[in-house]
Amino acid sequence: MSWLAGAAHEVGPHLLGARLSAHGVTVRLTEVEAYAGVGEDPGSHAHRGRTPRTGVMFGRAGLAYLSFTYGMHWCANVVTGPEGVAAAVLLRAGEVVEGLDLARTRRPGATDRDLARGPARLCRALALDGSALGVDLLDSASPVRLGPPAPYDEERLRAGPRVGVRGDGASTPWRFWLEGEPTVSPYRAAPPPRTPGASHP
DNA sequence: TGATGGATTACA
DNA sequence: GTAATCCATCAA
Repeated sequence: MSWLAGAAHEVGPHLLGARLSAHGVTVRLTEVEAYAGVGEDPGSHAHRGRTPRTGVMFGRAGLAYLSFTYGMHWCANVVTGPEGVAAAVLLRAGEVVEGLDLARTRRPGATDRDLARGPARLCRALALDGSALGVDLLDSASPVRLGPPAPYDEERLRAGPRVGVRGDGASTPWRFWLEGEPTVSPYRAAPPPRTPGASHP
């Protein structure tokens, strides 16, 4: 049992501020998104059940789930559910705190704040790809490691709708980030609650 | 705003 | 087999 075990939307906020290290670069996580399991969450890859691709999401808490999307991008997730239950937290953005020079060479042309600002960028800066699929993030021998939870001022915690999720699941505020962090990805930093009756101009 | 890119999955 | 989708990024 590790601190990564639990419902994805509960573990998500605990991941903020924690450090993720891989291949010579370390980032401090500033933005994450939670995804639940079969039938509970239309936005989750595991929503329709276990498939060859999503098998790792059904593994034990603390494993890394790497997803290849849009034909060119990797996205990193942390599995949080018990064996057999799909639950994971997508790592959306972070701040590079170690290995800055190495990260810059992997992201030519990007400014420092953009090095890991976005899920695919984060993977790129850390050189994460399918080879990290299923590794134990808490094992000190792993090529990808997650540090201990880092306390932060809870007043800086923000929650909002997730990116790329439509339908009923869109209203579930399972995207978490730290207010004031410049490295949070640029999509709707603070979506105002839509009041019924308010229409477009 | 639009082009891109390849794997994955649901169907027939 | 074929078609639709997908947790995005970069260039303009």
